[in-house]
Amino acid sequence: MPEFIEPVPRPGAQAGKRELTKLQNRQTILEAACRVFAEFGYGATTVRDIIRATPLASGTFYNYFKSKEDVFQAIQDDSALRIRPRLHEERVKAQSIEEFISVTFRTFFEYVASDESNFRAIRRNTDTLRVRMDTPEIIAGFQELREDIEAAIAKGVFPMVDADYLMAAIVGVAFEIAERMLRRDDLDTRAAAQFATALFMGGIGALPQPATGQGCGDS
Amino acid sequence: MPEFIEPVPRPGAQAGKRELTKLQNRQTILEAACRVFAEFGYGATTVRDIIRATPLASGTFYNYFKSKEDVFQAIQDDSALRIRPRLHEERVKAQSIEEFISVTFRTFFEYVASDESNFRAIRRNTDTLRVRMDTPEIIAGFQELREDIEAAIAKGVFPMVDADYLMAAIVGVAFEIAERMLRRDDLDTRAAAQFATALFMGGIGALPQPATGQGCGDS
Amino acid sequence: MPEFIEPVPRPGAQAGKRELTKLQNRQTILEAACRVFAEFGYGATTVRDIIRATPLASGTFYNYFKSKEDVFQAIQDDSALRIRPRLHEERVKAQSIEEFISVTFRTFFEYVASDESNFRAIRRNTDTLRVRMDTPEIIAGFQELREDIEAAIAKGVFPMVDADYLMAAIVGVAFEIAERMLRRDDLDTRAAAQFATALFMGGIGALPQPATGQGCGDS
Amino acid sequence: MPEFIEPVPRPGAQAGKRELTKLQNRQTILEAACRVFAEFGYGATTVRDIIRATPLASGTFYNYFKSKEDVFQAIQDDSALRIRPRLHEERVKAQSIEEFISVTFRTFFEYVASDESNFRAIRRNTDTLRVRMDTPEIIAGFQELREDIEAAIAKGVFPMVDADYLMAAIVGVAFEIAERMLRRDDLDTRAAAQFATALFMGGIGALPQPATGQGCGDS
DNA sequence: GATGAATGAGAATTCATTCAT
DNA sequence: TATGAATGAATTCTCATTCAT
Repeated sequence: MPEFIEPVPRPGAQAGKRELTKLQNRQTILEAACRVFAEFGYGATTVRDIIRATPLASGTFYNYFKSKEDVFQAIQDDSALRIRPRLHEERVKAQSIEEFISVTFRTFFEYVASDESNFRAIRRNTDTLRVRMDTPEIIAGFQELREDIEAAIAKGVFPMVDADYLMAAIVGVAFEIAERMLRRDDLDTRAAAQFATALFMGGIGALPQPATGQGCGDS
Repeated sequence: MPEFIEPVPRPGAQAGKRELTKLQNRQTILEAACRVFAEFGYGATTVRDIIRATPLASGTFYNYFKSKEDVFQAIQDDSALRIRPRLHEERVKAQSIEEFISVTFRTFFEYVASDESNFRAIRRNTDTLRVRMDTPEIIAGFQELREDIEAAIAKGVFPMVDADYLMAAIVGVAFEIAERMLRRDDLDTRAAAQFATALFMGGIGALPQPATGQGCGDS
Repeated sequence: MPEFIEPVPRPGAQAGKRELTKLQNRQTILEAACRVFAEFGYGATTVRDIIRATPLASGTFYNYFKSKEDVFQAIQDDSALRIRPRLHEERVKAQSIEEFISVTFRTFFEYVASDESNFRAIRRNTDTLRVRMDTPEIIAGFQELREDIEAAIAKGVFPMVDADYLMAAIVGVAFEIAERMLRRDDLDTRAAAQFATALFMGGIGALPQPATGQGCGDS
Repeated sequence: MPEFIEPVPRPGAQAGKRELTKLQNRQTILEAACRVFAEFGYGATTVRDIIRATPLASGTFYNYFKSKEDVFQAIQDDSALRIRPRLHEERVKAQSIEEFISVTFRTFFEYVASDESNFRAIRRNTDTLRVRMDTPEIIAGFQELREDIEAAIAKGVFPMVDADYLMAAIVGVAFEIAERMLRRDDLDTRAAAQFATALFMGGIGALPQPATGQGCGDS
């Protein structure tokens, strides 16, 4: 279960028992929501479900969040907040296309693996329905990726390419492969990153030889 | 508005008035659902909404579908049913990686463009929520892509690669770029296909020079 | 499955194919209803359920019956119609209290055993709910029993007793013991009749020694 | 209107206003249900009917009961809970068959008279439909009667008889006569008990002379 | 007469949200 | 602030019945 980033109390404020309980309740709700979203999917989840997964009273929920959308967004933002700065930071340091791409995938897949339940809440797979919510934070993350690509083009690290489509391609590959990765028995983030990076560096011809038994047989 | 595939009446059978009305009603509901999903998004849509978008009585809905999931799936399957055979057919004819990849993206983007509202119902982007339902038909489509890749490997057209991840990458890029494509003013399926194909053939280094002003500025 | 008494066609009318089908459909519905009532209980049964248990179309039902109440009553009346004349006939011949009582119970229990599913439709026992519908025919049967008692009093066969209460007692014992009888492994109608008769003839002191293992252990 | 047995709050606990309202609401629903069942009969009653007979909101019903079955059972159990201990207690004290039987009927008929509307809700007679729900409590009551009979046999108070059938006979007579009793103008529980007791003690020959005009003429 | 789809009233139930305690 | 029962609008879904074919 991920630990959510806690809103920083105003500096100077003593974190009294009151504050502590407040933060704990917020945590409790976020974690319960994360579990519930991961289990039922976002669409099927109701506020009631979240409350039920909590020792708290229904009224208490509304002291912290306005709706299920609100909690969901908090989870997402939280998630994006943890991963985005890392991604950005690594990318700006990149001296080559390869570094840029490879660090992007590596960081993303590692995050996904380390925070599986959270990722599942965002991108859920039952047999039939996937939901993915792109909160402002996440959208900002996409935007940032695009800007980083544009900056890299400007720096001459990247050739002139359609940054919008490239961003889309990276995002698509990242999410889709992350999902397949989670279905495999061993959580080999390195292999996943290597695959994606090779694809973006040299296309299909440059892809690594597969380890045997990589698929999971189903769709 | 897409025309849904109609269950074929037995050849020679006179389509009585009853049969006809039945087919029309099914159509009516599917089209209404498509519109409503595209407008409100899948999650926010209720069966009532669909019925309201229809001149029919509420009970009539249940003569044709069990739930909103059911209609959604019918739309999806319908969609997959229209595109899958075409994709497969084109791919098996492919004599090279390039043909395989390029025909896949071209066919897909053309389908998306020709059937925009349907695609939007499947893969909708408000600012916040995407739903994608992988119906058996769609899953079978993914599976088929993977099998086609495996067959191409066996034929020596493709090198030995992780077919599962490659399939995931293609799917991710296809859906994600399709979405960006639909946001642009001009529906340039050729350009989108060219971009995706180039990426898979030679990586970022092989991407075409962008036409100017391709982005739409927002996320 | 009981065979329902068929409405006699007007004398002189040729029972053409039309007539035959009509009667068959009526039969079909009655038998289906009987099965369904016995399975789900009267309250939980819907007209739809009855139709579903039939190869006929829903509209057809309404050519024969107005509602589920109507079918139910037809079953009941049918049932009462088969048992009532027999009961009455035997009772009027009775020369003594014992004959009167014994023939009543014997005939009733034999009818119950021979027509179990029909009886179950009338008097159903899941674990929790019993329904018993007293149609006009059945009520007339109770009335007739009372009148037969009164007649027997008038004839001097019976002492002066509260005929209403006596009728109630006979009915209560008959239905309740019939139910227990049906739960036992062996369908010993003779023993049941003997028990009830003995009770009414001489009270508890006159009851027969029980065969071993008579109870069924549950409630 | 019967007063329902209230779940006992922990001793010493101040019944807060909240607790109180809860109990009152439960009462309100039970009483309304009782009235409605008695008026429409169990089968014809809907949850809506019960709610409508209440000043409460529809959702409130479901805070207390799951369904109409559930309320019905609560009424029944409640009823059984009030009568069962009394019956058992009196029976174990019985020193003779006569005491055993007479106290059983007397207690039962007095309860029925004192709690008429409740009894009517349980065992209703329109002209056509009776429902009787044998809740676990009621079934336990039958079981207890049977056990008491068996104990009496063991003690030598009763002769060796088929306890199962005897129980059934007592139950049948009790319910059926109770019903006739309620239809009469005067509620003579003593007479009803006397009749039933005499029947079980000496059979028809031992029945008391009837008061005149006891019947109510109808079925 | 038989058929079975359409109808729409209405039943059961859930749910987000409020608010007195 | 926490609680959790009350609320009643909204939703899902069923059902008896009709009626065009």
